[in-house]
Amino acid sequence: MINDIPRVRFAPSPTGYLHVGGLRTALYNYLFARNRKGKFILRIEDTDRNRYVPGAVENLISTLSWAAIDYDEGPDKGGEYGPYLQSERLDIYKEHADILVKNKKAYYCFCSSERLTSLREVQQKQNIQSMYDKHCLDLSEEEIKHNLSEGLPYVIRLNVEHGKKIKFNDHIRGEVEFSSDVVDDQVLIKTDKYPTYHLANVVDDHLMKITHVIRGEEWLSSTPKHVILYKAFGWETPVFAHLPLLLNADRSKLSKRQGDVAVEDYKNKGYLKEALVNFVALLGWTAGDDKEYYDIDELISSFSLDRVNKSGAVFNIEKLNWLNEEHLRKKTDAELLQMLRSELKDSRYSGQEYTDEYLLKVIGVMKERVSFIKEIFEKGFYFFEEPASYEEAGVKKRWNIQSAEILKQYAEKIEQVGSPTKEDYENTLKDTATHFNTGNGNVIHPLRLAVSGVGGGPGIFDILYIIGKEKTLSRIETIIKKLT
RNA sequence: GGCGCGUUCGUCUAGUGGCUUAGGACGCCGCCCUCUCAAGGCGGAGACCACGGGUUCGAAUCCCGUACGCGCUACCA
Repeated sequence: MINDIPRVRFAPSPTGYLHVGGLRTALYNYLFARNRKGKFILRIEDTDRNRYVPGAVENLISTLSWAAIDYDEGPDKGGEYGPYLQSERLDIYKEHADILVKNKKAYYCFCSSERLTSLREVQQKQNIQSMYDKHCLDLSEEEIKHNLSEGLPYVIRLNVEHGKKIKFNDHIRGEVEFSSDVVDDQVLIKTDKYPTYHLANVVDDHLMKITHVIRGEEWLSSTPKHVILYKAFGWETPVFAHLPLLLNADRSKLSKRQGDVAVEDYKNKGYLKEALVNFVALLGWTAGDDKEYYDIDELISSFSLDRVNKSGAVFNIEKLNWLNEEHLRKKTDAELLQMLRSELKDSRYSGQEYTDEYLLKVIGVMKERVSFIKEIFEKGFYFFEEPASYEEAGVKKRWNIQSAEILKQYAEKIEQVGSPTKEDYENTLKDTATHFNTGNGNVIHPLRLAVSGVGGGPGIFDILYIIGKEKTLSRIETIIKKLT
């Protein structure tokens, strides 16, 4: 096995959307596979029919594809070891459960849910570990046959031999040991003939030749069951690597209640996939140096399971924001243009037409000032519409008794220039200041207020040049009317 | 309750016995740049390395215990 090429899998349950924790698990599997020139498989664990969500698989696949985490085998791609949907592998699980029953490693159980519940209640009252009492283990061959022919509902349970030590080596945590006394006779096949996760994942991982099981820490406690299963089948166990959990700010397991957990949410908010992937990769893994900015190829080449941390990591949105800015700044203007065009459709300016040339100019002056491309429409609204009002603090601080007169003269001078360049706007402004025997600031700030309505933003001459002479003049006229 | 895992600045982390008066990043604060806002540059505050014992000439680093946190404890994954 060790000499085989690594084969890893991401095995989500289709509950409706991809959780960011799931994204990280998928990513680590992907990075590991690509780094080691192995194979990455997507397998859908849809054995819980009560939790079936229509469209969830498609959603999962499209989200993974958005994040550019591609796999070599999967439900929509096929592969040598399919099908990759567990609901299509029922016969395989049944067949394997039968083998276990035959070898006395598993047994039929006809206990009612009522009996199970009361058993659990009694155990809890006595404050002892709640576990199945092996009641049906001693059923005779005849009884089983009889019950089966009667059509009684049944499950198949794993027969756990007590008094043993179950040890396994976790690649991230080292040796972990459990007593088999605390391992329950887990249901392997449910009444509805579907397997439980425990059976299905062991059978599939073996049949699909998975070499490394990289999954969340929430699975660590049930790994002994899986180890027992591998042994019962006489199979070699894969390498286990249990990833630390992603946490809320209060250090509980990352949940919906405390913010966004769906990858889609981040996508919709305008986060770049490069940033989300970069960020999530750093939650629990480090190359050991000071590098924080990674593109996907750098992640692939430096990723190693050996450097995955043991403790949970709080999902800190501030750092994600920073990474988003960093990745945004690495984009070319042509890429930004494409993004801006697509955001334009969803903005309140969707009805307006802009040339590439115009948008490119806006991008040029705004890209250093935004964390998200769509913010160009918010922070730079004055490139798309006239300011409806003027920032109060700005008016108070920058607008004085002389401002209207100054702007009026500036407008008159600009009027004379055929088609002003950036330099024309600047030189004219200096002339105006000189004329009034005042500092440039006394022209610049009222002017900025006039054309943008706000106190901050790109260089004033850039703004004027971009919106053009006509709008510059009309906005000056408007502010004079409104503020005097 | 039982079992398991974890615990270095607010957060993500470096650190694998002496190089550490614990390094970096995000965030925060200040300065510079500057027409403003950003970006950028420079600097600052911020961790008695959960606590208590040991081992050692020497421990954030090794061992034991305690506390706290989290996970699991389903015919859910």
